[in-house]
Amino acid sequence: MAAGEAIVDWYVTAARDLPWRRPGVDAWAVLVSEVMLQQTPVARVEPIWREWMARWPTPADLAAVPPADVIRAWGKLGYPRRALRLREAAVAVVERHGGVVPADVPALEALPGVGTYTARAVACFGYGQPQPVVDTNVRRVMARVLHGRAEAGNARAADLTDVASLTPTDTDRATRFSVAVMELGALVCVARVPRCAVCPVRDRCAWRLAGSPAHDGPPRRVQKFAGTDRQVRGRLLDVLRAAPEPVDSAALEPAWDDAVQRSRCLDSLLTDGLVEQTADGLFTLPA
DNA sequence: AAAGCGTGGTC
DNA sequence: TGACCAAGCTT
Repeated sequence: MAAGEAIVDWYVTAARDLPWRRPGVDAWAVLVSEVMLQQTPVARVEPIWREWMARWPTPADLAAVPPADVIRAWGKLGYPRRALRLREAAVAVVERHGGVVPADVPALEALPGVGTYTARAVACFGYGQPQPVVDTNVRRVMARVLHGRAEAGNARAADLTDVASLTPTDTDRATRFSVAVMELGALVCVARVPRCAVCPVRDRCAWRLAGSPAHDGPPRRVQKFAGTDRQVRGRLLDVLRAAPEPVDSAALEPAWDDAVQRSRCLDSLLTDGLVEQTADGLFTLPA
């Protein structure tokens, strides 16, 4: 049996029961889950996704509310620009697609905050299309199984042909393969300590057959967080999320000591549309 | 095309 | 303890 087939079979018994994978979940719900899952772990997404689905079950529901509501409901998932873009995507779905999430990849990619990965994930998971779906998990699986390397490099165009080479020919199994290979990367072929003993393709993994060599390329550098503008922006937004009314700049001072950095970050939040200044100069989440 | 963008859990 | 990591996108 080909590797791709083995991965699909493995998924049948090993898959997590995630709420956005249940039958009857529509493409809108899938889109929301995918955007939330961009760089944020499943465990933190789950409760927020449930709240969003109860509150805004259709794109029109989300499109109708002010950004402030959306930013607050995003909570501390991180990268709050995603919340803004998701709302903008909902507006675009209403305006351009009659309120129905489009099913074709180019139309999906044209939505704010939807890139190569998310567009195909929605087409595949939301609409059952046999689309190649490549995320960080899949790239890692490909690096090991196909290329014998311990770690994946950056995303590249050839990723799609890599996945295609493993994909089952049967349409239905091809569709399921896309979730399955992601799940394999998330549960078994993980970054730090892969669980090769339970891997369905352990006997034909190029990396393992090569003796599991350590990563040799340049170390991928991890982003700093403490002291960066990202942390300061997060602090400022924290204050504004909690404030029932617009606040003056003095109310933002406790968020960060360095006035220069604080001011720079407030400006960038204004530029991003995550913060708004009222006519009398107070700061608030955008209405 | 490299850098910026949040947050919290893990080892 | 702090580096590393988590279903990327945008500019």
